Amino acid sequence: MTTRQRQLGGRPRSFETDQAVDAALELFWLQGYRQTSTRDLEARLGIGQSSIYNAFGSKLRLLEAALDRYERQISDALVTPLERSLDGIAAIDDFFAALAAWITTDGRRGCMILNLMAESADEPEIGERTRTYRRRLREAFHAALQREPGVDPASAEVRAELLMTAVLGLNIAAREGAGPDELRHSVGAVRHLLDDWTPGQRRPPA
Amino acid sequence: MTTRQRQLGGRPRSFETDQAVDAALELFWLQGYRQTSTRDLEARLGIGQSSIYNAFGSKLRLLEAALDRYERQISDALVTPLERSLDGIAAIDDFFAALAAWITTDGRRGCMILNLMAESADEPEIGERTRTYRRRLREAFHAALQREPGVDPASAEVRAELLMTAVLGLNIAAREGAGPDELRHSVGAVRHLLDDWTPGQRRPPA
DNA sequence: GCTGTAATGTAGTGGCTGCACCAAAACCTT
DNA sequence: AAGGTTTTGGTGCAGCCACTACATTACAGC
Repeated sequence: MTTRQRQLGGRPRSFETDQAVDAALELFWLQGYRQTSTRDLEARLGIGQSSIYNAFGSKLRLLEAALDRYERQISDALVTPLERSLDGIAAIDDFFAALAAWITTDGRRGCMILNLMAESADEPEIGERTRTYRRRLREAFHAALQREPGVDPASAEVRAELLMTAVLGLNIAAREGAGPDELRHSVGAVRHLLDDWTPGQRRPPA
Repeated sequence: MTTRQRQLGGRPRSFETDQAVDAALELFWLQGYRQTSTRDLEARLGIGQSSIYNAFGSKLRLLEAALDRYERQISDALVTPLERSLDGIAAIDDFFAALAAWITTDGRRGCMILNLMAESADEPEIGERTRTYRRRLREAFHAALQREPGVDPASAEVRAELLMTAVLGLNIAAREGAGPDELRHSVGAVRHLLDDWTPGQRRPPA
């Protein structure tokens, strides 16, 4: 129902749908959803507006298509590794290391989902997705903390909440008011925190 | 140059300037700067647009006037007490307690300055103010941590950075995607963190 | 009451927004 | 070649935006 690959008649598409979605994703990610006009999209995708509306229906539906792609990307790069890992705090540490890279690449634009949360939770479709993503991430933190031997379950919940808050803060810092160096510093501060939670040793080499 | 109280001729103002700024502050705080149109202001302040533009010059200048008032308020309520306190971590704890109240009152609208940081750092005037505010708050955390006996100076800097990140995260959580209860939970998670940093005792009674 | 001055209400500016309409174009099948 | 189907480009719409031009109004000083 979503991607109809070949039709049996009619004028062929002059563009690759996936490439167009990727380009839209780039714009939405960089500028935000509201700040990106249909004219911006027209220019960046190299497609007339009528083609965009014919292919996607509305600006919001195009955003949803972009979000589908984005969620798969960030899932593969960040969340799923955290969920699937057998480690505890070490997995969280890896997550933040990867997050730092994710957040700072290509002119620091933060995480698109969290950006959308901060920008436009008014669209119910979008708000639902951001809420789901947040819940998933917090539970991944929680599970990882419980995997760590010597961490008592009561504090695991509070600490997961703290980590989730830190992720939100890092994202804001990434988007505005912080250069890449300053941002790496902030991420380092969060990772430093994890040392205090590692029951046995302190400060793995680097 | 800013507030000319009495003029020696001409039609008198039909409104109290300070009240108008307060009303504008309320709108900007609640809805954000961009989302608040000059028509919204007209309706809320009970003043025609020509009066608004005559009195303030532009929407941005009105925001700056509102920011002046807001900065004084939040300074008195949150930042200055933290700066002036003789305590260390206890002062930080007090700060977050006050922040929780500040952030959740009247339909949880976060901190206006941090909202502006997340929303529109494009206006250079505004970006400068948010950056200044961030710097001030981080240094207040840093100073408080150094006041705490038994906290080594090297970690004080990293921890101040972490606290600043947490404040940003709490603010986002306050604005979107979290109810007041959930938010209090998040603030509690941050305050819980402070216990780990208190060298001597753990868990003050409540 | 006249004059100067400043605030007001009304109306309108150009520009941007998301989106719709429609005829022409480019393909398929028959 | 004809008919059917879908995409495309061009044009335009109604609505909102921040902001302004201007004539009118309400005051103070003389």
